[in-house]
Amino acid sequence: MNRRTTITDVALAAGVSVATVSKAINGRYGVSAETLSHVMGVVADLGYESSIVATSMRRRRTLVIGVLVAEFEPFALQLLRGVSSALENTEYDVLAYAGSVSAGTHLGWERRSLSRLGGTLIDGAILVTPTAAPSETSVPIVAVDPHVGTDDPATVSVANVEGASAATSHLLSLGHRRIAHLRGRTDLESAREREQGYRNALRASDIPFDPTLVIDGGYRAADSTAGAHAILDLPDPVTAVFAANDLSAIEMMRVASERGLHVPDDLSVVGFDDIIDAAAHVPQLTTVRQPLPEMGAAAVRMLLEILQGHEPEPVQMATTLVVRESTAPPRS
Amino acid sequence: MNRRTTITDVALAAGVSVATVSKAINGRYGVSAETLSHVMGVVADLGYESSIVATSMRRRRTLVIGVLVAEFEPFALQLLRGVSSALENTEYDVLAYAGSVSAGTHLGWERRSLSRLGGTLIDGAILVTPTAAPSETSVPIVAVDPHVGTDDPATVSVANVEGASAATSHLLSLGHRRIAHLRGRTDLESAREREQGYRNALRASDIPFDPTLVIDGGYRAADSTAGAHAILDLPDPVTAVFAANDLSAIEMMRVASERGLHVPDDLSVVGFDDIIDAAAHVPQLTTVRQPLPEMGAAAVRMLLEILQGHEPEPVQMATTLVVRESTAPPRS
DNA sequence: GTGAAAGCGCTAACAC
DNA sequence: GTGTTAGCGCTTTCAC
Repeated sequence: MNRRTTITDVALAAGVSVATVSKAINGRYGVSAETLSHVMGVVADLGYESSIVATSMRRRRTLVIGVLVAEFEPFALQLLRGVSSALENTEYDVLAYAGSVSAGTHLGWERRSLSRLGGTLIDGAILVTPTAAPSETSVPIVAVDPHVGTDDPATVSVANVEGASAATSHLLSLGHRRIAHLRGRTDLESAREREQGYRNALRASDIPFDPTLVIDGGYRAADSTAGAHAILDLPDPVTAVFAANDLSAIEMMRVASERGLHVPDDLSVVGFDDIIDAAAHVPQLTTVRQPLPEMGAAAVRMLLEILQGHEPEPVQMATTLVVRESTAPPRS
Repeated sequence: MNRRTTITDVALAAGVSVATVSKAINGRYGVSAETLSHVMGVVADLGYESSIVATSMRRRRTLVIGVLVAEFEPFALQLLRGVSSALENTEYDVLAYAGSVSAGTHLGWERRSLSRLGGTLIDGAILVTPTAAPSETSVPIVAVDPHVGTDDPATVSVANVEGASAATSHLLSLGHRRIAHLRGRTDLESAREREQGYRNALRASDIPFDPTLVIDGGYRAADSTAGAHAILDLPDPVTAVFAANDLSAIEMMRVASERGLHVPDDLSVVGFDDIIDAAAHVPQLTTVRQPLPEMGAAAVRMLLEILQGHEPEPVQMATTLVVRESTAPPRS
């Protein structure tokens, strides 16, 4: 718990000026071979590493990429895996920041985090499911699963409409006719598109759309509890639910089971994302897979492109329906 | 991509000095109510947020806790979930840093990361499976799954000997007699203890310990490939493997399957950790559960204690054997 | 109640 | 080839 070793300590110990130490460390010209090796020896002895904070205040580049999230939930974590491995063998380090932990409100967390880290600590940021498209950012950003109404090309997303349609069609093909939709965070483009896919599939099967069957879940487990109950309280019961993501699908199953219903016999449930928890759940969740690690890697590539001055091209990836154990034909 | 809004911008726009803005923002005395509200209005208008970097250079506290990892693998990620949720409703933000991504070597990553972030960016750090016990740190640290030979009380670990013994006993009770051990990172206390547990269980069953059956895996999937092959190349084949963690257990199963072996019929495999991937694997992995999120939460509590000046008490948590599909009686 | 000035650790001009 | 100096954005004495 001592004070950290600073460049001044090194300079003092080496008997040279702070500037010389800096030059030596950063391989700048104007240091004799002798001085260089001497200074580097002292650096090694003292175990000195430059402070990211001080360095980034003076320098332009910090060689750190920030992944900004509202919270460390499974979706963000899977993405982080991809980001991290894509950054291997590059000169960049990764720093993941959950800035709204103590903020009380989740709204606008990305603006806050960006202001606090951007321009100084990080060279660029990957925003995971941002609540809004930040304008006037101080560093290049790439958004994964972006906010509605984005015209920013620096986005990574999936074919949500098609995926949701496939999920709903799967339920229809099993024979379900009354299918509820536990909707996602309506500020995200993905939630709207998934609802659209749900509607498209119903229309293709000539089933009239019933707005009372669409109930808000909000993507988070805690926010989905009420919606899950509401679905089960429907006067004319549904036999299946398409949840907008896996976290709410899992919560849907939890609530159903709590109320004595058996999945999939009494109720079929389909999710979206294929977070790792989906396959680990009992019963295993039928869901629509997003290639999360690949999306993280794509976001990294895009960010590095932008950092090199190139114009980004939006990336949209395909989804795959993964049929597991949470869906079956309706009972009756 | 504009320059970030600084305190100077705010001061200029508000027509006051930088010092006054700082006082207003931080609620210091010596600002008239009128000036205060005026300044705060400008702050809101400009969307100003103080730079974490600049603030932490001057201030003691940054209200940010760092989770330092070598890489974002499942073990660290699960832990991060616990850390993050434990920090909710506190005044702290979480920042996870993978500092060795570009470092070339994994050795000593914690010293480097600590030097770069400590003393400035973060108030305290949680080190996940550190390769060495850093001395002379600039901030309080808590180690999860610590290095061998630590006498530092600020550690969170599990009962590895008992867990490994339970895993091995499980295989023995199924009737296995030749059981290999795919060993973990020997620089970590956990790997040594797990080998000890394996030996204890064998001894309890009067099975002589055969050193050729202990083969290094190193905890990472990529590092376990060779060891997995070596186990299957054993002249006198084993019927079961106790892998030191889930990642190497999963790699063991992959290699076995690649070589035409069926798990669990031809080979039983037990892991350790119960990362979420274990339950998602086909076949589902029998493993020893560590309560990862709880361990993350415990590390947070310990760190906050130390930050408040209290002496830490080492925490050791219990493990649970989770029997799934990757283990069965030997074929013969 | 407010502002000027110093300084956190570091890098980049510029002087010597 | 090396040292001096200024300044990044911010907080904090200390004058006024």
